[in-house]
Amino acid sequence: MRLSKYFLPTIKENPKEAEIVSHRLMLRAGMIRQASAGIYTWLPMGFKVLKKIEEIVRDEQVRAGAIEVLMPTIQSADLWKQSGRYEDYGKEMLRITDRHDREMLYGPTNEELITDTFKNGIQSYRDLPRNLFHIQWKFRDEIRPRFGIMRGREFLMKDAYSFDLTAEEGRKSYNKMFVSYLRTFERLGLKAIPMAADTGPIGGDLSHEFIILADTGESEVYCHRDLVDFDVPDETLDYDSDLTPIIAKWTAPYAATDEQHDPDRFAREVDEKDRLHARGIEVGHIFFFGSKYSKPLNLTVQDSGGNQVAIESGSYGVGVSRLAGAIIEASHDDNGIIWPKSVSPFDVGLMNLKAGDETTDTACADLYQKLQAAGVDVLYDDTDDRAGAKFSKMDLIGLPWQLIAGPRGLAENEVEIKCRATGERETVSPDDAVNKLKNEFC
RNA sequence: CGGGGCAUGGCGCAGUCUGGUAGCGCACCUGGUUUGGGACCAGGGGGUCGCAAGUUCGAAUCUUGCUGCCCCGACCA
Repeated sequence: MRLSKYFLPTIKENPKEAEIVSHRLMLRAGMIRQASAGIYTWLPMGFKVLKKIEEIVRDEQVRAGAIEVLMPTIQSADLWKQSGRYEDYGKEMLRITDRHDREMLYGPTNEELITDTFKNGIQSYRDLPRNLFHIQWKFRDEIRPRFGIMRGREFLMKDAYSFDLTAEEGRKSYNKMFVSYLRTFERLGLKAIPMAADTGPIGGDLSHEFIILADTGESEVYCHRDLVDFDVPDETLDYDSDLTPIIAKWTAPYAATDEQHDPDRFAREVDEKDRLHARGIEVGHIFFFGSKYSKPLNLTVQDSGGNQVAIESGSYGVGVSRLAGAIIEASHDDNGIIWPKSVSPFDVGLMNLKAGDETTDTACADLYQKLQAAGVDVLYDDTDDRAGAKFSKMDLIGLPWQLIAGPRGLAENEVEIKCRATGERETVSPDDAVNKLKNEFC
């Protein structure tokens, strides 16, 4: 993409409404614009990041055996009345009346709808287990939206729902999602730590929050230092194998959020040198809640003995849009964003330091063409901005690699490659630059 | 929902106390000089001062009502 033809409205100064780093940087880097409180438009670069995050989340869900569906954003109130949550949810639920005066709502979550959908699609215990997920926009009318995309009212969320015949089987489904989350967050370049969680309004007795560590996180967390560097299962993992050793390993060390924290236990179980007290952001939450929804909504099947039994369920959420902000919170410096390779909107930022100069224009066009041909996604700054402005902007938007070409270097057949994360620069020939970047991404 | 604050050109702000018909920096356009970390000079375009009513000869400024947004708290992916 040539920057001169793109839509990337960056801002030099800090917008006054943005308090936390990710919000500031997302506005400044031209990723999002606020449409109204807690509701945002995703500009091209933000949208690219969002799609990349979504794709990784999807990929790991499918790998773990979940099946994708897409449920609507607008739901009828009927099912919610049946489950009893129409009243429970309170003002957070955005209620809408259609032209026939029917009560509708903009879905804050989908347990009711998926349960009803699933009920109509299965006949017997032989249709179990299943795990259905979708990635859809949701709306919760937060009292006070804040932190930009991190606590918006409208947000993109992946939620999965497991259906099993027995609680024991249900635990297995829960474990699959647990492991799937470990893999998902690792691929997103994050250190996510599962922590035993309160089950909140969704209910149930088994629940973990996945927290990523970031200095600016909204909650305080306490855990054993080892958790930060635990290995995550690779893609050869068989999800149908026994996952309990993995779960056991990850849940053995102490890990708790502020609300669940027990200082005495922490002191007792964790050596002083291993105690980690940090801030974190919740990016995923998994629940096993048994028959809480299947009972009121009559989701039952016949088991092998001919008895009608209520299905055992769990639900598993990932805040996809929140992750865009969370990744920035975990990965930035004073100059701007530092994207992990897997979600960066472009792979390489090519900078023409003197647009209009025939030598640099030709050399840059050549680099651009060769990298594109090699499958590297390049943002080519071909504008006639000054060099300084280009450096600042490129650092701000945080692409992992910068390829810098100016008349001075090109006279010696040299260009520079700069790694955004480390700031290291290397002077190489244009051909070597192409090969090096190709290897980095292909 | 409790407490605090803001609303003036695309962004950041001054002007409001003490009413006299709108200004600064950045951005933008034109020309020139520049050109490796957000340049310089000159010229220029752009604002019903959040909305509504009121007071007044006259309102960005005073009064009343409304709306939007931000920050702290309780609540949440």
